[in-house]
Amino acid sequence: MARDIKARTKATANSTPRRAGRSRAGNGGEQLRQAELLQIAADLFAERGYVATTVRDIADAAGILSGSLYHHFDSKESMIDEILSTFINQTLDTYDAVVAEGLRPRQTFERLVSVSLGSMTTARSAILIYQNESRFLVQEPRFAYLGDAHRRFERIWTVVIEQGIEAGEFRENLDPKLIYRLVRDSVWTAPRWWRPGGPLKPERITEQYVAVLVDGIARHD
Amino acid sequence: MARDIKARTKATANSTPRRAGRSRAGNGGEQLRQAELLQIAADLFAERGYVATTVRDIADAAGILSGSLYHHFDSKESMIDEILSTFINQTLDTYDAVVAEGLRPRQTFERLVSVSLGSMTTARSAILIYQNESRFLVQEPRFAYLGDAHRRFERIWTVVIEQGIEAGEFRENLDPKLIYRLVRDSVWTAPRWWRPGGPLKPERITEQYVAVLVDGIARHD
DNA sequence: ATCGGTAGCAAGCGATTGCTTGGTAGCATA
DNA sequence: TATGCTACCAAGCAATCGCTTGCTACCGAT
Repeated sequence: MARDIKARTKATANSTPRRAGRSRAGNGGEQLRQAELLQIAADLFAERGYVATTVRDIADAAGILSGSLYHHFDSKESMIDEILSTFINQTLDTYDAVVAEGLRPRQTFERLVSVSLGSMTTARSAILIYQNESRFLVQEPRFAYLGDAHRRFERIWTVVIEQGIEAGEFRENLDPKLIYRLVRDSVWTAPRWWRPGGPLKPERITEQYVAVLVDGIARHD
Repeated sequence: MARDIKARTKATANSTPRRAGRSRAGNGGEQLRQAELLQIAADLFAERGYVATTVRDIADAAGILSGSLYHHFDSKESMIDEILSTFINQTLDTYDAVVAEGLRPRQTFERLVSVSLGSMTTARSAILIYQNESRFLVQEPRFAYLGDAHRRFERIWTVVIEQGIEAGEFRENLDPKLIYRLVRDSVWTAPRWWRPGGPLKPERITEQYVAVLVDGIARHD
């Protein structure tokens, strides 16, 4: 599962062999427990930062001893690897699906903003970890795939912006890469201050953000 | 110097006493060396993250032993404290000066974007540290002043946006706080990908960002 | 010539880190 | 009932962390 994320971005001659995928029966329980532990780890990584979170913190939150974590994972590093891989895969799939809808650039742009902000509810911790840690992790060979994903995201957005300019929907004097960065930074930083359960719904944020961003890049005649 | 930053935000009943301010002559050298070491520390904190940077890293970069750092600073924590205090003070001063120019809301808004992006060249490391670490630090009593600064920044921006709406320059259906967050996140995240010395100048970024953001919130008749 | 204070070195301490090792209760299958 | 595997515990190890201690060249002022 995490494997194909990196197969997909195809850069990873990953050194560390992944824990042998269980072929016998009864492995559903293991995968479930692993997912539970990953969720616990992700929440802590997001809240305190990856380096500041100790394996003892994670084990405490899970109600086990720190050594027991190593029955499920090779290392602390492999935990954040799994978290980031899964998130990137999901997001790329979602983006591909939006583009595949074949809408006009302006509507595609709106949909991209919408699904990005919408993912806050389902993957808030993963987004925060990706935003906070990937800059440091990408320097290590194991996490080179983060750089590939970064380039893929950029490509998807800039293509839509360029198509919008060509179609006459967006202004001509825009630098697609700069505009992408503006949009990305504003949209993907939102989980820093947004919290689930509050009165402010992602739909409301989407409405306001789309209003400003689309109007900001749209052509006015 | 760092003291009045916190006096200004007035929240800090700071426990740790600051190193006794030298009253004799010849203290210019000390302040100079201290500033040098802070710059070195800031660059490392920005590049690797605060927790991941060790005092040995800083000392190595400065060409001294780690223990020698403690002749200049009480702790590693007091180093980032000094860095963040100075940055916040500078930024608040700059913002106050912009507001004091008494321009119309739209122009004031443009100026705020401009000076924020312009500070990338002079305080890039400090901005990165503030963006990356303040969320974690603000939970500790010593760094409560980060929360005060946060609220001051928000207030300055939202007042300008509200005045723009009242003056009829900005659209009425905007949520000032949400729009502030959009602008802040896009503007202050720029140092993550912008690097000094390249062909891309802050003026170019300002031009594109102002074009999108101002046009995005401006009223169109 | 003496003296006080600065800025550094050399060594290491206690605490914490990620992780390893050896063992075991409990359950499913045969 | 015997076997094999899972999911954990108990204990601890080597490395690294921020920081402390005792000391000494060095320099400007007396």
